[in-house]
Amino acid sequence: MAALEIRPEEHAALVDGRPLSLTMRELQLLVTFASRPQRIMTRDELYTEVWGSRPRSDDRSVDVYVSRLRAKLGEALPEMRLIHTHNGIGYRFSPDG
Amino acid sequence: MAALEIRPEEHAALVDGRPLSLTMRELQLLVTFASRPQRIMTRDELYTEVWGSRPRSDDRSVDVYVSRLRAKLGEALPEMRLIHTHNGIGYRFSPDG
DNA sequence: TCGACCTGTGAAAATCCTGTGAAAGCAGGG
DNA sequence: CCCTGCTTTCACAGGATTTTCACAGGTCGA
Repeated sequence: MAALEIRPEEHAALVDGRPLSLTMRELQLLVTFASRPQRIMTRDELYTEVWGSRPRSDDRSVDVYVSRLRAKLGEALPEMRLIHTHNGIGYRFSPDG
Repeated sequence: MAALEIRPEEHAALVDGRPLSLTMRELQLLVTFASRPQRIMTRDELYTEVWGSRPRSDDRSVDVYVSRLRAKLGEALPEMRLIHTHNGIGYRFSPDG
């Protein structure tokens, strides 16, 4: 069974020892998610951690990058649903699918 | 299937037993890459290993030599993408393509 | 001395990443 | 069902980063 391994200090997220090709933002977002598994995180929290500032009230960047990250994770790990949406609140990262 | 073989102690990189004609820098770079397969390496790391000193902050030597190395590898092994770019970070050597 | 080659640099060209607006899709309440 | 609000995805323009080229200086052997 393929596993996802995240190594922030190596700027890498690996599947079967092979790094995914993520952009900086995508990786930062994934690292942030992975640092708080199973925790429901608001867009505000995610934005603040990844972008390092407060988001505009109508900012949708987090959603867009969640979508991009899902696309790449979904390609490398088709069977797993790693990022769950919590309607009206935010997102949750679930390492075991 | 053609294979790439690297013999640092013989100062050689072989494809099907035939040595590539690489310059010193190109070979050092390839050897450095090959010593850490699948690992994303920053320009700093690569420069430090190959040149033996810290790079100027705006130094692009690594990029230039990656380009030269790719050209020679690409000629000898057309079907393989051995060196991958990780935007904003550095490069990664993937022995199996 | 000459020619062939290697090196590092600057800069132009090519490529990729980012954030945004907007359209399309989905969920839940009534 | 049908609304409404929220989420997902797309396309694009601007910016940032990477790739490639040409060149000047250096080295080495013929």
